[in-house]
Amino acid sequence: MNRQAAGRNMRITIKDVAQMAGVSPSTVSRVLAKDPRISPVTAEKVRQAIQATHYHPNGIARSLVRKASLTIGFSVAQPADQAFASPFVAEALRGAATVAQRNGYYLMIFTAPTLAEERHHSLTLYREGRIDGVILTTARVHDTLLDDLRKEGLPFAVIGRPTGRQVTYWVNNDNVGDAKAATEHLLRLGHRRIGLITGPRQFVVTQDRTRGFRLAMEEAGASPRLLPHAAGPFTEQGGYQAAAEIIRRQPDITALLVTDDVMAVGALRALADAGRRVPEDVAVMCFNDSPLASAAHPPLSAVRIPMYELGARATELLIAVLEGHPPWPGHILLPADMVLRASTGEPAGDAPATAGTVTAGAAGSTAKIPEAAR
Amino acid sequence: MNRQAAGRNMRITIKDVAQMAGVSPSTVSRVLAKDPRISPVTAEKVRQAIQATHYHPNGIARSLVRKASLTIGFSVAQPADQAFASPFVAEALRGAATVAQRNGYYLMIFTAPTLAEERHHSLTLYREGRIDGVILTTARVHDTLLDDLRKEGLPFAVIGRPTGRQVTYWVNNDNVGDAKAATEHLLRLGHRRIGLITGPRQFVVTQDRTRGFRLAMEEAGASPRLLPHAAGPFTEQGGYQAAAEIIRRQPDITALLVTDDVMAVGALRALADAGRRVPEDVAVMCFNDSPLASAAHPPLSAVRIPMYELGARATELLIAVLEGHPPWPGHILLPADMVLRASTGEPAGDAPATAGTVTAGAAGSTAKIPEAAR
DNA sequence: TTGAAAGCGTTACCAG
DNA sequence: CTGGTAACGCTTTCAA
Repeated sequence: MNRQAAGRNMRITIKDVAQMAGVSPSTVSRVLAKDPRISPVTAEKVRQAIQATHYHPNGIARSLVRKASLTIGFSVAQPADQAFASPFVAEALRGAATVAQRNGYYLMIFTAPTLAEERHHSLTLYREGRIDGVILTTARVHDTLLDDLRKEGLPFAVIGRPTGRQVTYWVNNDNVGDAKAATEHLLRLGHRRIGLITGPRQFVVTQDRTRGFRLAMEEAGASPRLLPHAAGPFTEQGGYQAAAEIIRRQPDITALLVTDDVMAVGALRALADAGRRVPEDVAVMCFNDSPLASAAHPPLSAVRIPMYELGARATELLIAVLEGHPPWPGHILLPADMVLRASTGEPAGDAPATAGTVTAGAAGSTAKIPEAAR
Repeated sequence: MNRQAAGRNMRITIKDVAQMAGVSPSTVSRVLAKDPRISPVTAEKVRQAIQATHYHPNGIARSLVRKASLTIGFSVAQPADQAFASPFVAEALRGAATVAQRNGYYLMIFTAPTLAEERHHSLTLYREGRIDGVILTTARVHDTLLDDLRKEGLPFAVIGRPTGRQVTYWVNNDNVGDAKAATEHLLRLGHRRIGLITGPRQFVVTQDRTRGFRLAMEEAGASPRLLPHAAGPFTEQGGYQAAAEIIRRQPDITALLVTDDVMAVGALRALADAGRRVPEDVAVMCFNDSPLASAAHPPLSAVRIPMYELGARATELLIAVLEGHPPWPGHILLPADMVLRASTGEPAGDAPATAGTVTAGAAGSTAKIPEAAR
């Protein structure tokens, strides 16, 4: 209650400026809008008055008349207890914030533990006129969310690859190709019995990486029915249990592909607990490459997902849409690098002091994954 | 250009609802506000119309007349290249988002690489009426920012301990006491030659933790002039170099207190490169306890800073201020736990599968740090 | 080149 | 209990 009482004392308005400059509010507005048909001399007078009064146009009033909030929503669709625990979302958010700011947009974030809440918050914010569009950070497989947003006319961009045939703006890395490349690397190292550990199966990213893994394995002659695969939540715990399960079911695996680095840390612990040495007994390769990967023991080889870039590009897409220049094609595939470290028995893929700054091809320790064909 | 063209097609307004219900807009507004002196029958009619039309009040118009945006700004004051790299800010943000949402506030985030930008963005957003208050995530030692915000009447809350005698709303852990306790723990383990590694000295948090370290060391009889201390940026690289420097200057240290876990990972590498075993040759204790600490090798003992909680409580403080209930006292000190792991030669402070879930006192491996006297 | 006036969608005061 | 009306601060016709 009493929310407006918070002492927002009478601020300077366009009228004050107009009065001081001896012109009408319309004129001040035109100067602000850099209307060319304003005489240089009045424009100067107005500018002086603006300076003198420290005038700042009220953005809310502007938004009301322009019917645009200049604000982009950023949905963090993760269980409340681990929302930003994922370095992935935090980095994407940073990219989004940077691009939004650079283009004169504001960024409003909200968390949505469930799909229903994500829908509700997105739509409500939009209906209330508080956001012009929204960035979604998760693509699920049977996802009605996107259709609901479309139905309301809410512009959005997705980080990830939405399924379905509707035109959608999205940015992603080529998860199928990247997982295939990572698996092929393990194959090239001589591994044949490779286990797969993934996050929950309802995410598109899980399916895509699984598919890439299978493609590589089948091309290498593995029987599709025998591929060991365990799934779990995107947590260390989830990785631990998945790895334990695989070791139990297939004690003879010599390599593990883990589609998340947080999970990989858990997998490392499971291997240690099972008395397997990494990389001597079991090689481990993971995805994402947050700082966790290089800090782990042994340091984890990883497919480095350009998380910041994904957030940045998604925001660019959305802004283009909002400004009436819908981009074509509406989606972007970002290339990913592979960083090779000790967990696959290779030389450290890092520059001596900082993790994660080596670019593709440097010192033979990172490898560019070819951008997938469309 | 053409920002408003983004197809926000004529939405339903309060007038449409009023017409459909056969009442005046004022009445609809009153129903929305749950004004008690509205007849049940009209209220019902109005509610029906609202249902039928899927009406959602325009938040921008509301904000304009109420002179309150219901939006809280969240300033991420870190160099652009590492804004959320710090798990610290990401967690605090998560806490802030949760509390804001629960109280009907929106959260607008912005990044500010420099102090000047932080001031500029905060003030501009406020002057434009886009935010009602702001959460600051960094307290610097000679900080004119807070005074500037005060001068403009911008309500704010700080995560960290601002210096200066002005009344300020802030939340922090007791860094002096926590650093003292951590140091005392090392002393208790028998260490006498302990090195200190901190972030940049202009941060209050650096000064406080340094002070706690010195207090403990001096009480233990160490000469204040001989305490080895190296500072660097909050990065792995920074930690590496600081540790290397200390080892060079004081080759005989047996323990290291590092005031940040990202830096501690770098310090671990420096120690490894110097051929020192952890914990046998050098024990390492750090702060924060993000997932990095438990994934490191060896797992790092750490003072666990309640990052989520800090963000949550700061937001609660600010909301109380915004709603006209300025809390007393205006600051909160949150207790911190100590998690003991292998880097100080102790048993793992973690439950077998998940890191960081043990509470104080459990299994003798975590220790409650007594809440400091005011 | 400039001003007056009509909105944008709400809320809130003042009558009745 | 309810309606009319005047704001809130700005932009944008329409006239001049």
